[in-house]
Amino acid sequence: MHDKVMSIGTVCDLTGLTERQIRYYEEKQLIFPVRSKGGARKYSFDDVEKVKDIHSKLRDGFHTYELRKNGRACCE
Amino acid sequence: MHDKVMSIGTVCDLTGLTERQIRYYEEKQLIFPVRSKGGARKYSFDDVEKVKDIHSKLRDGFHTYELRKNGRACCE
DNA sequence: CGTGTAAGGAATTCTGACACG
DNA sequence: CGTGTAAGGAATTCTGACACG
Repeated sequence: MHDKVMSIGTVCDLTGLTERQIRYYEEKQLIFPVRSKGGARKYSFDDVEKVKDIHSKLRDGFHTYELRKNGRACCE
Repeated sequence: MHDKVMSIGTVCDLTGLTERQIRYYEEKQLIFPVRSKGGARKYSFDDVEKVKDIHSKLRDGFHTYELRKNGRACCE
């Protein structure tokens, strides 16, 4: 679940979101994918759940900087 | 674990094997990856384990057609 | 038989930017 | 702010084949 194994296209398939949205959440420090040698982002199943959660909270009116404060799910 | 989410390059990283080997095991009906719209193979964590197992058995002297007979792990 | 490789094409992902608001 | 898009490049994956044995 924690293994960063899927590329952004797969995350799009699993979440229904666009690459743009997913990259933006990373830009805002909400998710932290790993990079392959070639530079491609790699995500875990946990990241997929996080992305879904982020998106639903944004729809509820929250902003990315607010989510950054509360999102203490793991690793930081 | 059963979700087919990773591309062949990731499977190579996780198993240490080459794309050629992994595709060959599929050709011999030992693993069954799914295809994305673009035609790229997608594997699950279960597939990764299967690939490792297949490779170790081949090293032990077994042949792919023998593994096909015994490999009743799942789905068939 | 199981695996290596060179070959050319198609699909994927990347970055930085302009846009709207 | 969060997301869309066109742009060009780089990395990934695909298939069919020839090779060795």
